[in-house]
Amino acid sequence: MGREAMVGTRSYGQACPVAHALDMVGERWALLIVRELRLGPRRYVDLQANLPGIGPSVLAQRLRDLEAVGVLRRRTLPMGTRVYELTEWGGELEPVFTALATWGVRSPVPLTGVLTADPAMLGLRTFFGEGRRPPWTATYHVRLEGDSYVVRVVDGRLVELARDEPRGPVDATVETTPATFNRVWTGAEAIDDAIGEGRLSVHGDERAVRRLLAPTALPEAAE
Amino acid sequence: MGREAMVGTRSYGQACPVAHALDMVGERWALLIVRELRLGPRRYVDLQANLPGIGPSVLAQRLRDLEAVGVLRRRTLPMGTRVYELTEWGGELEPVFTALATWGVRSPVPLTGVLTADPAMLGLRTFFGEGRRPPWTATYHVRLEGDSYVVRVVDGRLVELARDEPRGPVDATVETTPATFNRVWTGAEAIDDAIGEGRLSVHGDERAVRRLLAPTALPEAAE
DNA sequence: CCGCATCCCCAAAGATACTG
DNA sequence: CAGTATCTTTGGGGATGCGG
Repeated sequence: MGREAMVGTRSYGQACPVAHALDMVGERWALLIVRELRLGPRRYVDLQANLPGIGPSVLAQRLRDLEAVGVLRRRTLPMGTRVYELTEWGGELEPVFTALATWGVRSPVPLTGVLTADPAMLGLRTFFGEGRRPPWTATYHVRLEGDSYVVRVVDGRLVELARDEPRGPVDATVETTPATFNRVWTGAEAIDDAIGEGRLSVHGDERAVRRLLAPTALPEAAE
Repeated sequence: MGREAMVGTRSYGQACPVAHALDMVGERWALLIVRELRLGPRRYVDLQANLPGIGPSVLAQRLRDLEAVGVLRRRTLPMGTRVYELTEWGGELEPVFTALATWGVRSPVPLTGVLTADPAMLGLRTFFGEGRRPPWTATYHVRLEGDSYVVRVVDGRLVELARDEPRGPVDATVETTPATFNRVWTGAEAIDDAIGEGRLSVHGDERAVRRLLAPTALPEAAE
């Protein structure tokens, strides 16, 4: 009884920009939900599937909270399916993810756990600029176990990376698992080994794929 | 009894840099504790006083966790007082704070709550570069209700901002409250009004203080 | 199916008291 | 001063169910 209008009223109560940001996206799971929307809209079930352990009530609650503060909106597609997508304001969390990922990847303790499709692709978005590459141009279709992505590189710069089906012709199609994809572009595994063992397949311009997945040096571990 | 070695085992279980970073600093209060250490070491009681509502057990737990992952260390000063300070690895969270603060300050919903001393000073560190200023050089002593800070500007660039007592001569000393300090450098209040009403006092080079606290335009609100 | 709401249970956070 | 002990309250994980 006496339910107030604001449900998630567990504010830090500080007039500090950082505290205020954390009031909005600092709750458990909130930033990971936003991360799942960085590459495009997602449905409720897809969010749930890509956030193992979240539980339906918490997911619903966070989606409500994030919608209330204007980070995301819900939209109904023509065919009736409901999706959640970032607002422009939510999209401006990109530098937060870049900073967090750059810090987290340098952690002295190794990353463990499952690697879902989106983080594998997002690594490319975050760290692609680090490597020195020739200025080529190509469009790719990447398929990671059910998730489909379109990647566009123009003059050696990654200008588009979204969860989507290709609308026009692509230069190459890559099909593999999130883990193998990650191991290849980080240099942990040679692309030839992955292809040779049948864990990664390429259709189309294989040279272009080799350029895209050329080993990118991650920031080195701290301590 | 039966206390396990890992207490805070509530990992997201994902091999994603962002999830991994949040495993380390994503728990409630964790980033605000780190924020309190950005300007220098602090004692337990001072952390508690500057993080209203945290409660002693949660604070102790977070300090243990953050020490375990290498973000901070505890140190005992010659006179026997214990302080917590960031490790180098913890100091590298600076870009995360910059990104979070830049996003949070643009929030459509206004910042409310108490403003403690550190966030007031940290705003200067985060946003000082935004304004166009002449290249002057000066050392300041800022005192905000019990907290003492040293600020050094060289050629118009803020090269030092720490919670400390001045060790040598300073060009100017400023004494005020966190709120007034913030209102002046953000341009929400004219420095003359603050001085005139006795809420801000300057000793030494007042021209230098006017340069330091010249209104800095914050990133404008979104939506 | 999809998008949740409900329920149960445990773990974490808040509040207060107290101790080495 | 620097926490621990204890108690209460809230939030999160997991299963099930139900309306659209």
